[in-house]
Amino acid sequence: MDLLDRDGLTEREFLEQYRVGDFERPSVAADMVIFTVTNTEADSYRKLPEKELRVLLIRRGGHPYIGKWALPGGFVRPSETTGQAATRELREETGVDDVYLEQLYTFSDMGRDPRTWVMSCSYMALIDSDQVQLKAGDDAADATWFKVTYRLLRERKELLENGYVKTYEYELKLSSEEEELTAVVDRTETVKPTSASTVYSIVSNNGLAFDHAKIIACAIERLRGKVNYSDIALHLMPPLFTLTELQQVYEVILDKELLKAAFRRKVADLVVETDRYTENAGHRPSRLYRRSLED
Amino acid sequence: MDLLDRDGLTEREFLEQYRVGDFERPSVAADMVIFTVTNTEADSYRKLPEKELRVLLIRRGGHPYIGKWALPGGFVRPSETTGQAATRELREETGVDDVYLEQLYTFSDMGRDPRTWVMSCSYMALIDSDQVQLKAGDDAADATWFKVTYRLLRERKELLENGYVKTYEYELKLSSEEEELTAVVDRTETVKPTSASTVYSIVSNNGLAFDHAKIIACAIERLRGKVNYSDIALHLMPPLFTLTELQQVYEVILDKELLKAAFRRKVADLVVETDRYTENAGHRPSRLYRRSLED
DNA sequence: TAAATAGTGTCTCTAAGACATTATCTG
DNA sequence: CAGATAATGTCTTAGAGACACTATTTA
Repeated sequence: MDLLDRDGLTEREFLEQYRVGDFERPSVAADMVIFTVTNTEADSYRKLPEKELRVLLIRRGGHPYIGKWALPGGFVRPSETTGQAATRELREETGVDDVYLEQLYTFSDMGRDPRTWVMSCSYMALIDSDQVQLKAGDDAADATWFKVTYRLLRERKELLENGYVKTYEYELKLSSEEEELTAVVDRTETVKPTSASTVYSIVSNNGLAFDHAKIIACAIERLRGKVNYSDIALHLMPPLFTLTELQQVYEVILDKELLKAAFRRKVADLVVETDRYTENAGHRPSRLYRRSLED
Repeated sequence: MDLLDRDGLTEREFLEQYRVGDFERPSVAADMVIFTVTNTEADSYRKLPEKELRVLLIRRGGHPYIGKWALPGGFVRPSETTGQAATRELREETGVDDVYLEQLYTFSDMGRDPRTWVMSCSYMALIDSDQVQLKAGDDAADATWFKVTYRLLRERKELLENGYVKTYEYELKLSSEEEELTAVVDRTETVKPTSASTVYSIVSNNGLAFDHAKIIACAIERLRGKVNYSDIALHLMPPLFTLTELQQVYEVILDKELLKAAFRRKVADLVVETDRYTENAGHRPSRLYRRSLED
């Protein structure tokens, strides 16, 4: 191809003389919402332990937001994609390498980082609970798993001349053994005859750095959505698990109880039964399953 | 709050002395896949016109990819979000202002722009076919609507020791009155015991600039997915439309035929009937509906 | 009246919800 | 045996698929 541009240059010539302009560029960070599921202590030898959905946060050691908790992440380098940056951060933070990783959303509100112009390309990672026990307080003692709850507090609907604005107000609670962080995040859906848009905003926030409450909210909503029509939740499971455990994971993600019979029908194609069983429970043993690698 | 960092600075002092580092930053562009639906000419006075899904492309006037067709877009400025940049580009390109807009994905592969390090935060916009007729060849005669088809060509599955790789090969065809662009895009899903990932890659490409074939593929898949469980397709409709027209729009998006009775049941809650009817068709008139602004 | 589209009725099939029943382990 | 969980059976309900039938307009 030897097409010439209006200066009479070929593409090769153009690229050779090309100089990166002086216009301002943003920094781009990859921030990750790393989920896992852990067991709580069982009440008695007979009862099963309960499951908790957890997210990894890191206490900030420097300004801005010093002392606040932030998602693991860091700036994307020129030689890598945002996904590679996320993978690198994940390995640095947890030592884990081979996980489910999905890009969520790119946040670019002005002022979201008081230092300079920073966009955040956010990712969600799912780590199975076995892998993660090993590498918890890796290097920084300030990396901690927080239990997550995310609940609809209230719902408002305001009518416009043509259309409406619907606001869903969610409470995000993150609790570690020592601290409890709470944020309230609004999801505002504006619907008009031709347009429609959804905006997240932070109503209140105590303890989380930057706009990370928004990012976590976004991740939970994605996770809840996908759980219903994909095998995504299986990435939170160890290699062998019981169907009751899997159901508990679904329940803790969706924050609602499911019926056993219907649940088992629904996940039947996502798992494969093994001939192994749980042992030494104070009750009937349960068959162990693994993730199906078919389809 | 007067927490001090390790240099003994308050947050205010830290921000005052903060200097943007010298590490390299990417340019970030907002690129948009703008969809609309138009009628083809009817064969006879009796037949209904057919619908076509169309995408707006702009012929590049300079290097790189001179003469190739690209998605409308441009660099994000320091005073705006990626979404605002997309809205601005949309207005500049089509004159349209109030549309459905949704962020898709941020592409950051190295070398995706031969000039320099450029990430693309991509958006999908849906414009109703009435609005768009007006402002077609706005300023640039090189902005043209291309008819889109996106079809699965073949499917491969390769087994690994533990897991598998499944590749879906899609053919993307874009045709205007003068040109036909064809690209083949692979969606590769790698599934292993603990991880899973999906990667798009361009297998062949004639006529499209950059990695825009990937972005268009991504947009069509999002659109197809959302059509089934949301009212997203209604943003492609004019204020008044018949249910047959709406069905045609669903069919052209999904590239498959739907059953009338089932379709009408499914969209019943998304639309509101009016007391108006089509006129002067060579057959029974059809009731006109509008989009429901409830729920 | 023929050609075409508009619109509805209804049977079937599948999946999910609800709930009851049986099975099996451990202390 | 009591207490707990495991696993399955089945009735009901909701929605989609399939297809047939009736209705209404214009040249």
